[in-house]
Amino acid sequence: MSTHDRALGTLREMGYRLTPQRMLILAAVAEGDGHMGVDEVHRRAKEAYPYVDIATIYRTLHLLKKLGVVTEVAISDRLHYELTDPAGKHHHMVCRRCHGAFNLSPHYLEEFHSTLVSEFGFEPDLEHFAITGVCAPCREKDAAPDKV
Amino acid sequence: MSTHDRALGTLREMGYRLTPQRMLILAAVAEGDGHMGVDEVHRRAKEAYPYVDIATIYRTLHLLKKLGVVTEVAISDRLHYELTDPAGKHHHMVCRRCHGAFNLSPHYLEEFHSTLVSEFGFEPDLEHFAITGVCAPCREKDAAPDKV
DNA sequence: CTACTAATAGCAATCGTTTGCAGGAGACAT
DNA sequence: ATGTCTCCTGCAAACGATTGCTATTAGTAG
Repeated sequence: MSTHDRALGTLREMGYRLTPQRMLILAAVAEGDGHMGVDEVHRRAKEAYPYVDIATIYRTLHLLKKLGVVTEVAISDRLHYELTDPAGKHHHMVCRRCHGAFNLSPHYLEEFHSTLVSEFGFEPDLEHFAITGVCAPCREKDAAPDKV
Repeated sequence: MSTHDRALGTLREMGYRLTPQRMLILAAVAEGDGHMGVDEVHRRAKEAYPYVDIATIYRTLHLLKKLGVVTEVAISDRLHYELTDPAGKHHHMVCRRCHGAFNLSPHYLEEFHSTLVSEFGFEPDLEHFAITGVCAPCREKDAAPDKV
């Protein structure tokens, strides 16, 4: 039983209807590997059913996010979505130059997290967190711009 | 000489024009304490000159940000601006419940920063970073909801 | 003070996202 | 299969943010 099928069951269990659009949208997210922009989800969904409205894409993605089926990742001020990683949460490092993304184990932020809680009583939302920056290959290109 | 005046000088030095709109917008940001939403900057600027267009607000804030005069803070998916803190950079902890904001010294993320660089070669953009979460008072309210 | 030039402001169009509304369709009972 | 009840979708409008275009104006030189 795939993550995908389980997700459809989750919808029913929570009292939501199982509509063709929702199945299509979930399938679109599941197909692509890694996170996907809203427009790409829309494009893929339209391949199967050309009348899906962009509003439905947004509404469905928000619903799936609320159910924990998909994960929302903010990439350069636009939201992307991916199937929630069953192997565990992770952060994203997104390169500002090449837009490549790399996953980062949450343990790198554990200490920071507990410091905020113990020192300030502040409970930060650090899940599915995207950190922008510049990746190693792009930094090399910047340092040695002879091929530009 | 105020931060404000120095900022106007910066504009000229960098070859930008010193227009009434820019002065107004900068003054609006300087007046308010703490970060301010774009709409509030617009509202304040219009008090002095009712014809300022919202597009000018956006363009000017982006310009001032580029010059380092103001700092952009992402607060619950909307951008806010504040005069750049001369006492040094800081992160923001923004409460998801009460929308209150607290400054956080950058040293709390220093170790995380150097780990990313040394282990992955990834240079993260951690400046003026906003961390959402729940602050201590709001967490107490959640834990003891007898007054709700 | 006047003239010139390029940067800038206002306007309107546009883009991405969200929301209100009315018709259409899942789920469930009969 | 049929009916009933909501939930959900598509559409269009609205909203925040951005951009292209043209007239205006800051800055500078004469």
